[in-house]
Amino acid sequence: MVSEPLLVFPDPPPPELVRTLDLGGYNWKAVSSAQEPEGRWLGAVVAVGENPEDAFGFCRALSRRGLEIPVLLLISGTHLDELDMRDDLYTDFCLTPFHQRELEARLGHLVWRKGTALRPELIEYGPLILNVETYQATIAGRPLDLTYMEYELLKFLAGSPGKVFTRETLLSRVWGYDYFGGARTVDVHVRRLRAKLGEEHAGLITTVRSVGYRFGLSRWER
Amino acid sequence: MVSEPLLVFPDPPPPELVRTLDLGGYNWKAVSSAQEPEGRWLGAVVAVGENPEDAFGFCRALSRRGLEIPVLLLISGTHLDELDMRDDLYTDFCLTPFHQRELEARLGHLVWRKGTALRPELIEYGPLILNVETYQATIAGRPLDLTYMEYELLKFLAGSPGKVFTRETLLSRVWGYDYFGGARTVDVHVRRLRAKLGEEHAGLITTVRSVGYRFGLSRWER
DNA sequence: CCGATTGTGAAAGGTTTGTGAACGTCACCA
DNA sequence: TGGTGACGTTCACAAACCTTTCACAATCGG
Repeated sequence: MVSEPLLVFPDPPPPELVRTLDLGGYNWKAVSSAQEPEGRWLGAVVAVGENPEDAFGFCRALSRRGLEIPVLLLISGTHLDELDMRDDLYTDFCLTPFHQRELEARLGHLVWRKGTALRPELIEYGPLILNVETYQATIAGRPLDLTYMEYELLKFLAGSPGKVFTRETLLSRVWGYDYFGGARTVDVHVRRLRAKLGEEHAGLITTVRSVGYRFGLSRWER
Repeated sequence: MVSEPLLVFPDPPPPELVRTLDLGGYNWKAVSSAQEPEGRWLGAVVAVGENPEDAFGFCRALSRRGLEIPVLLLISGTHLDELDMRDDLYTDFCLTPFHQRELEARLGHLVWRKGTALRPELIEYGPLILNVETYQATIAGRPLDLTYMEYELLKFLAGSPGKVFTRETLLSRVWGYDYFGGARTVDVHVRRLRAKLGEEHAGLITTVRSVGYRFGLSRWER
């Protein structure tokens, strides 16, 4: 697994933690103080030992650095009360002794959470980026000013790169299943899309004669 | 405890869950389908039983409603594998049989998470500052005199810069899920907001034709 | 080269949004 | 009790903007 490393506290970590991390293929590094952690981290796994203050001090130091690293706490049931009023210091916790499968699931969820928290819903293809939440589109970094139908059509096409859609399919899927109107409407919208994409990228939408239109993957044919 | 209720699935819930919820003083309501849950919820506790699909179907239905309710899953170790690839359906999980103290801690953390995630006390965006605590707003240092609805609308919009909201969404999230009234109401409030923001900053709220309104990130990237 | 298919420009027609004003409700006050 | 002002909602109209359609030109395949 090639990715940012996990921060682990303390150093050395509990052996069963090491085992799960290695089996899970995680890239990790153990530290004994919050001083060193410069750079990017996928998350932190903090084992709460006999002296809970050590671990929470570490968490506090982490959060003071403003790096917004998600923290998974390993804590025994007898120390559970220590969590009270410390919600801001951890993201998730796992009771020890833990089942390997549980820790794996929590680690996976931690990483997933971080990944989606900052990332909007995007449709990307080559130079094209569609942000579904903000209704914004860019081509090669340049913002596209699309109308509603243009955006919807492009979104639908770009959602299935390489697939050819007939005009009838497009009318029923983009305009609505009960749409009543001529098929040439699609042509006109495709034309305007190509115009807005610019000469350089107009080829992103290709005409498949006697069938319909296709987005992307144009290099296979010709 | 006077607060928004917890949503619990299924109905009836496992007895040990009922016990913990009642002991914790939570206000809760069990349901057997995701149809009914209109309104505001503190979070959801979903017990995964013999048929995991029931529970996950419930979660899926919840998330489709777009209410952003945090979900705590109760799941046995033998069903842990079911969590794979379903990160988007839950916020946290707790292995069963659970220690009451653990469930309490996770519930508390769930609620805390929601509280801080959705309620930063200051909302800042460019020249705009909203102080959620004191109901005050300033634009470029100049104080804004907003009415209640204006403030709520601006707060909601500015809370998710760049995201487009339909009039229906705004009506249900700002005015209330059970609001019954015309969508043009939103237009008028937006107009007055823009007027109060001043000509220079009126563009902070942009119209997305045929969709709704968006705050910020108008002519930007992404 | 012919017929079918697609691209193009412009104009008609419809939809969506901005705007000003009026109305109803409510709290406050004399 | 009635007056007053603030606020939220609704309405009608105008303006701005899109979509659709059409006629015609260009292109493709055979």
